[in-house]
Amino acid sequence: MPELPEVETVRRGLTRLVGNAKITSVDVYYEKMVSPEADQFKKMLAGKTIERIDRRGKYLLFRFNDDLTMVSHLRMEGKYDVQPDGNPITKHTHVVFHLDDHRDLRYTDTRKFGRMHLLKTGDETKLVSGLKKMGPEPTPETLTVEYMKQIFSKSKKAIKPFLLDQSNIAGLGNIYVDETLWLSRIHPEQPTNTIPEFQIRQLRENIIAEIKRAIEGHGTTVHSFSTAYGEAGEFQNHLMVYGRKGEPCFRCDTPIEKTKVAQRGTHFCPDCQVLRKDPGVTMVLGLTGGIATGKSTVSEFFKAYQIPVIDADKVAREVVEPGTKGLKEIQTTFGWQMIQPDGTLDRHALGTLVFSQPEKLAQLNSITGPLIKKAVVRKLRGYRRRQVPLVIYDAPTLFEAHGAAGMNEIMVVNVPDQVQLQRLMARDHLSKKEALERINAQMPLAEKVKRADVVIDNSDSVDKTKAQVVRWLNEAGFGSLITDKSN
DNA sequence: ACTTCGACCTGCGAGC
DNA sequence: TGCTCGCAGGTCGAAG
Repeated sequence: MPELPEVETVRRGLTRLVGNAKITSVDVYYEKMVSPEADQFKKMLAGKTIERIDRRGKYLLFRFNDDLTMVSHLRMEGKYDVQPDGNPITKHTHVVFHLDDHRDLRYTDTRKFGRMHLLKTGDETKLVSGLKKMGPEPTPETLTVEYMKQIFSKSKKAIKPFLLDQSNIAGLGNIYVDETLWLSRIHPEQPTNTIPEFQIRQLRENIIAEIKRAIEGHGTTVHSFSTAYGEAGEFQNHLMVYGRKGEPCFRCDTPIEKTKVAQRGTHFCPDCQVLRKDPGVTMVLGLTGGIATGKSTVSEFFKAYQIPVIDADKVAREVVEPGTKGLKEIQTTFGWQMIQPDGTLDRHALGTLVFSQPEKLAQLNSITGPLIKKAVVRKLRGYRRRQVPLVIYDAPTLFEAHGAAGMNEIMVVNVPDQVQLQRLMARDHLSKKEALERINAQMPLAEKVKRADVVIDNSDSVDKTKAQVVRWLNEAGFGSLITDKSN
């Protein structure tokens, strides 16, 4: 069954159930499973007390008295459970530890892949090959940015098998690799040494956070099975790509694809996770929010730090300026009435026309949409060429306009519903009814928050909002761009 | 020293 | 129904 969060769940459950239990005798039904050979294994364990249970990567370490450690790996399907002695042995029970309180600790494993090694405490890191070269645990203290940068720069292989290799990082398996790559928008076949620093940082944050969340959710339960040590995992309910082939991506709605990478089933979003020849160093942060949530306030903070901001509304105006292809198409489609005497677009006339007719609005969007996209891509290409580290794409309808897939990360500016309503009424001098109409015309703010990587809470003071932006800049590795260090 | 690929096992569901 | 095939949360060792 397990990756790190599941093994940790087992460790905690077993600690509760059999911590301090004493073993009277051991039965081994599948001898290949244990080392040293079965008779010796049984003899060594008889009379021993389980003093504690540790974990390293996906290995369980049972610590007994007299400096004895049993290293146990569950591989694909190994499970421990505790039951009263005398219960009939099932087909797939391979090792039974009889306890002195009339209970059994049983190990079952349909595929017989699991292994148990008994050795002197301390020898496990010298004698068990998997433990010998185990990489750091995915925690903030042990998995450092410096370490990641260093190992990433040295490997040309695809990132997916690289992350599955326990000697690089401990504990990740097929599920959490797919999940964290999706969270970080990295294609599973992207060569590891081509991944830019900002993505290494994102990946690190996502790995650490995802593993932590999964442990808190008691791990992921794939095949339906419930554990005898208390809880069945519930983290499968939080999976973003694993097992979701054909279902819409939670960020951009594109169907999730399933392929094979390094002989393992691999799930990813073809639009969010694009294989890049030269990924470049530029990170694009999508900035969005709801009407009157204060997105422009946040946008101004970035501008104040000289961080380039591409304003989607401004681009939308540029593509219909006099002399543009966009304006010409609007004239052809909607008539000369849409053009004012001075040659500029009559926004009021166009607005009135499309406001009441959804099909006209769709027609307008099909003209301007591609032009905006092209203009944004052109601007981004310029920043990429100049190796600008961070660019903000400020777009009120980022999700609605299907712009999410092109972003490296998405920041949503959020306020409580009531605050949004009050601010909109005050700002635009609207009645409650009018304000609600405008709010309800957009994708619900809660839905945007759900799709966000970072949420900025703008319900308090400007200073508090700014502090959140500054914190994000620091955590994302852009601390050097902050010019007013006093904050 | 690198990466790739079969082997280790059993059960289950899809497709014929 | 019965058969074959492919697939499953992992790792190791042989072969290229």
